[in-house]
Amino acid sequence: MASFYERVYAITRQIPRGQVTTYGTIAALCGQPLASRAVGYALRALPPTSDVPWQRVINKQGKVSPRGGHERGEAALQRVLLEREGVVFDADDRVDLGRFGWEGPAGS
DNA sequence: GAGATGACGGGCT
DNA sequence: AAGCCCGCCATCT
Repeated sequence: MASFYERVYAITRQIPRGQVTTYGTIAALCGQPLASRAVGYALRALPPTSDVPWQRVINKQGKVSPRGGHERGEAALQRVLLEREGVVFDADDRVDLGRFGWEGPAGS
């Protein structure tokens, strides 16, 4: 069995360009619907240069998660990357999950 | 092996 | 509406 990390990355890599998903969704796709926190933990260790589109993973509020001490402006970078893919942020910096939300490979 | 941590989520105050 | 607390899970120290 690949570690939880590997599983999370594998799923994150499947997120279509221009779409986003939530930690809870990824956790569910991993077979652990309650491991949303662990998902964040896995992505946290992922370098911005990774081939994994971590920027497409946001919280259920439709906002980028404010990780502590984001001095490198990674949260801001995430927003830019998404807008660059066509994802739209509203006045509250929120994404319309009903429109850009990805519910998994089966949720075409 | 035990305790603390965190890019979450849902519920209650 | 915003803030606080509790529960869940994998990893780290």
